[in-house]
Amino acid sequence: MVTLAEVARHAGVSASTVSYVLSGKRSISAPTRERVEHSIKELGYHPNAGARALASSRSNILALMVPLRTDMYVPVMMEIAIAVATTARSHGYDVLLLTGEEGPAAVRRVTGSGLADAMIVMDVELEDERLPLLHAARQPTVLIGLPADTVGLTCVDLDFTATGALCADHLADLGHREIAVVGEAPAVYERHTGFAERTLEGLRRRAGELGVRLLHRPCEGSYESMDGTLSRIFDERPGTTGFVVQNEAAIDPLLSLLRRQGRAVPEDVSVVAICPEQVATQASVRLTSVAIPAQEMGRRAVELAVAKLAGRAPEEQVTLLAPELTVRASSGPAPGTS
Amino acid sequence: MVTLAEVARHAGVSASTVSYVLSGKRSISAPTRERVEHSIKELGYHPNAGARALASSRSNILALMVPLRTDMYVPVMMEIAIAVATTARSHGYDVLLLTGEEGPAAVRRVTGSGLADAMIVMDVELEDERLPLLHAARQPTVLIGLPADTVGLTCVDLDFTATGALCADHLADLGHREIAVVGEAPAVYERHTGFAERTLEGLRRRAGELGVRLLHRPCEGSYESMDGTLSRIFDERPGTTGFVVQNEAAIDPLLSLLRRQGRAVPEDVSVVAICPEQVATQASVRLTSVAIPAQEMGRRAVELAVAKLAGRAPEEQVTLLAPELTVRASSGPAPGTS
DNA sequence: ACGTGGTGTTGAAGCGCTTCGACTCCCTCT
DNA sequence: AGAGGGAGTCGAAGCGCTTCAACACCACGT
Repeated sequence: MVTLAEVARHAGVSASTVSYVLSGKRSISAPTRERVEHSIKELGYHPNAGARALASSRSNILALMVPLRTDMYVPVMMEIAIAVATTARSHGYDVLLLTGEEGPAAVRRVTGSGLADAMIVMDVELEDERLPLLHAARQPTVLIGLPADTVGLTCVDLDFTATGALCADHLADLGHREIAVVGEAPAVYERHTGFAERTLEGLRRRAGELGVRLLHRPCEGSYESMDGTLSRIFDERPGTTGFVVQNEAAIDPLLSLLRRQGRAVPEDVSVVAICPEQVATQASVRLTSVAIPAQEMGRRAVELAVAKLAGRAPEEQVTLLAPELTVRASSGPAPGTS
Repeated sequence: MVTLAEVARHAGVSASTVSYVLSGKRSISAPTRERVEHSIKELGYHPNAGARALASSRSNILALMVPLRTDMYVPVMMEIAIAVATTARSHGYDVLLLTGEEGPAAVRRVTGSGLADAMIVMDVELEDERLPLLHAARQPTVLIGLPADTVGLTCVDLDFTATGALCADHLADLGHREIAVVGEAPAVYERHTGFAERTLEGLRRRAGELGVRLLHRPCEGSYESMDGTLSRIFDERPGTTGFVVQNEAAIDPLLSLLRRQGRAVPEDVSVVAICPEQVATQASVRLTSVAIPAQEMGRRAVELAVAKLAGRAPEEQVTLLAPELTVRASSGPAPGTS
């Protein structure tokens, strides 16, 4: 292993000079810098991460807590994770992957050991048990998702309330008077995951304002449960002509079952999905959808974390990304509308 | 920040004693140990990761390289990643997430800096450009996937050759004489990803042995491309009655399109999928499938890495998991078979 | 009584890096 | 000409931990 001291000797300078060449924290004359850089290359020197972390009390690592659940909005999670990793690298950070499984213990471990300089937490619940720990931590934190109380927190999320309202608007504009919401799996609501409840709230409020009837049914992503859910919806509200789907996994089953039942999309029923662009464009019908900007969320979260580390970002800051609805082939005028 | 020295003072022992209590590398009398443990709890002490890494030259971190591509076998990747993270934790390791984007540079950075103790590399290509670097690294490596040349490497993978053969066997047993393989996207073959080519090889060889005709067509995961692929298949081989699908994303489109064309599964055509269990059981038809044991692969990879770190594992070791085919509702006797 | 071999504990020497203060030049301003 | 100051470099003091060699102690066998 080549050490900084060896580089210094090879270049004929002191260790501190090499360090300053590396960090740029002091000015170094061009000839010296070149000599040092040449020695670094020649010896194949790489700074030792542990020593660096110890001396500077900075690890250049960002911790990312992702939920363990493999059965839920996986593509979104993965997309966020990759955006986080990529953005982090562009700022000189590496990413430590923590699974939600450990919960608060993981937070304690990371903050206590100084393993990471900052944390990014996904899949935040309204009353998340990790919040008190994160508040108390030395390291800055950024949440992807919104807890009930955001005092003193930095959060990034899609504005799901506005998303719900947007969906309601779109369907109401097209003349739909009875809308069904195919939601996430019941477990998601039981955990009080913010985004699911917020979407619903946005939908309900706007539907109320517009005089549109709204029926919400949670739904697993399988064909069986979608089948059951669909029957119950049409039993209860035979006049339903508009659907809003929030569960990615339920999209294919929904389209498939509607087709089998002889209900044409968008002639008989309109469908609006809340999902990543890719899912919307690859479904059997090109879906009118509100995109979940996974990449953007990951990127923003890292940038906020880095800004907080540099001391140039307020403690409390809630970034809500404005939803955008793209009209595609799955929504149209309600039947009987001129 | 509480340091080990403070704990030592508080407990009335030397720093080294505290260290030995923590690591268990020397015997400590029960009373002393209890005193130290009590002090640790009382002061809320957490060892500093950087200092530890520096002094012991062990970071207790495993690096995991995942491909960047978000559009490909995402659920499998995610499942492996989570299994890796979980298993690693149970061995006292954390996981550093590296995206494939950086390629060899990431390998150099991690091995050079001693950031991680070992590496787990996913999505290995047959002639992977990272291999030479991994060979030269101080840190042990485990590959998930098989490169062309495995000399001196530790690899874990599903036996895809056997998987292909198994699928061919199953369909042949049911009397199918013309089989179509709906493969991964063309890009996957262009990159010479081992598993795709191996599956095909297994299929071809066994089909040849059994006198079954085999047609292979790469396919993207969208409806459009599936539609095109399907037409070409039936144009070229109208007698096709068996399908093997390897691209997860293509499964739903395939089933959907077959249904629309009036071809019943499994009465008219049989479908065998190579995918995770969950995908097979949640599709519109419960699919006969060979499971991709993502969790198992992740777990094994970590265990091998840990074993190598402990010096109790051979340098070269290829672990091929035996495929298992589960018969479900998508495969049956070929039409016209008694 | 004495050596012997465990067992439990300690002091001190680093691990490889960052960073602070100090020093030396040399240029500029008055 | 002398003060003042910026630029470039260095030495040394740690950062918090691990680990090695060494020591003290006790119980044992002879």
